[in-house]
Amino acid sequence: MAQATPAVDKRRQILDAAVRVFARQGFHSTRVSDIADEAGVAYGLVYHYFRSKDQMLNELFSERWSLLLATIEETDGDTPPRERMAAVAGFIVDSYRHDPELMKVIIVEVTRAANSFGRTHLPEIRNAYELIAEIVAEGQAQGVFRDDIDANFASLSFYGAIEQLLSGWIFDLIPSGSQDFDRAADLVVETICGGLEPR
Amino acid sequence: MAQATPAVDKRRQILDAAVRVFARQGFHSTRVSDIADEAGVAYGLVYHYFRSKDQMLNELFSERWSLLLATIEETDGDTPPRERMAAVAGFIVDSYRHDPELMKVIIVEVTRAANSFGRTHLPEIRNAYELIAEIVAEGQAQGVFRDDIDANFASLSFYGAIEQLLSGWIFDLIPSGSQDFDRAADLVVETICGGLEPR
DNA sequence: GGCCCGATTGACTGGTCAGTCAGCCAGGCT
DNA sequence: AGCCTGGCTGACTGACCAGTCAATCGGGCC
Repeated sequence: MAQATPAVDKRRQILDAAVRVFARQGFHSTRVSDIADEAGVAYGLVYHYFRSKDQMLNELFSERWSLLLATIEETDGDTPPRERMAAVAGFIVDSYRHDPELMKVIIVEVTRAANSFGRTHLPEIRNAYELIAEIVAEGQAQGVFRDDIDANFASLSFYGAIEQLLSGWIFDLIPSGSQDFDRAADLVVETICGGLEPR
Repeated sequence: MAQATPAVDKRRQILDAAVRVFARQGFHSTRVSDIADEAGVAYGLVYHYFRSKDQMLNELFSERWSLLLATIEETDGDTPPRERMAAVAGFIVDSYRHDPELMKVIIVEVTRAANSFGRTHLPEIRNAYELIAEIVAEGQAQGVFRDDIDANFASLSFYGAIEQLLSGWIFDLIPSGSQDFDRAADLVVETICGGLEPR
């Protein structure tokens, strides 16, 4: 069998198992032994690849969040602000569609747990809010968004609305068929921007 | 000294101490002994008044959440939907202004922890979303809100936006002076309703 | 005084886990 | 063959803490 790769595969295998178990039981009530069992691997091997249980969650979060940050930054400055907001909302919704368990873990255990675990990641989280606020500010400068609503306020409202939608799906508060996903991002943008655009 | 009341006082005293400690350290990392110390009371007394650590958090949440539900329900059906939304937003913002520690605990440990602790309270939480959705639906029926945005979606976006603002205050992501509180509720309503109202 | 009873105390127990560690095994190299 | 290395194993330990309980306190009442 291939000799250089199995180590890498095992690491990923453990991380993937961790996502499933964290999503199912929540971070605090998963034992490291649950992760090892789910991955079909010995208890000690987890500590061969990861320094601690926390590090696994850290890594899962940072991996995905950096993609979000990149997405926000990458949208071209010449693109209309409204489209840039739609790109952000679309990325988040697609992330959920593609891997709901991972997004559940990120939102429930990190983003919405700023008091315990998320504290470590506050700077990264704050960074996303600021980048979104910049998009809003740009829209205000261009005159396509009204400027009597503070950009930081608008940014938080926008992000909060999206995250709440995901929470609704995660906890089965609203239906989550694929056509719901398709419309979701547009609806949020429509709701928020409609209120931001001057009439 | 008064003989019938001290028991009641002690109970309240413990509950108040719990709020402070939960807010400071988070539910999971507060030991029952921390609460007892903060309340200036013996460890065992906590268990004289409460069945468990969980029960304290349950009680804190339900106490406040039932007030929110009452507020949403009480707004008169003849009041314009937009004003009713403003009343809801106002109540939440005022709750925070009046007792930020309690609101921090409720949001961080219950409302945004639906995977662990909030699970127990999902029905109550869902109830609030539904009542808000009814206000939106009423607005749509009256023709003052556009009806191409699903009422449940709008409800989640609205609530999500407010909660995110509180989170912003809680974690010092945005300034929280008293004039910020004054404007916050109006801004959220303005943002969301502006997008909901037909042009 | 003597009894009763609820409030109050805090030492102790039982159970749970995160993280450690001593060693095993397989396959490559000499 | 014999050695070495690093992935891999899982029993074990040390710390932590929720919840228990036997004992004490104090005030009302006879």
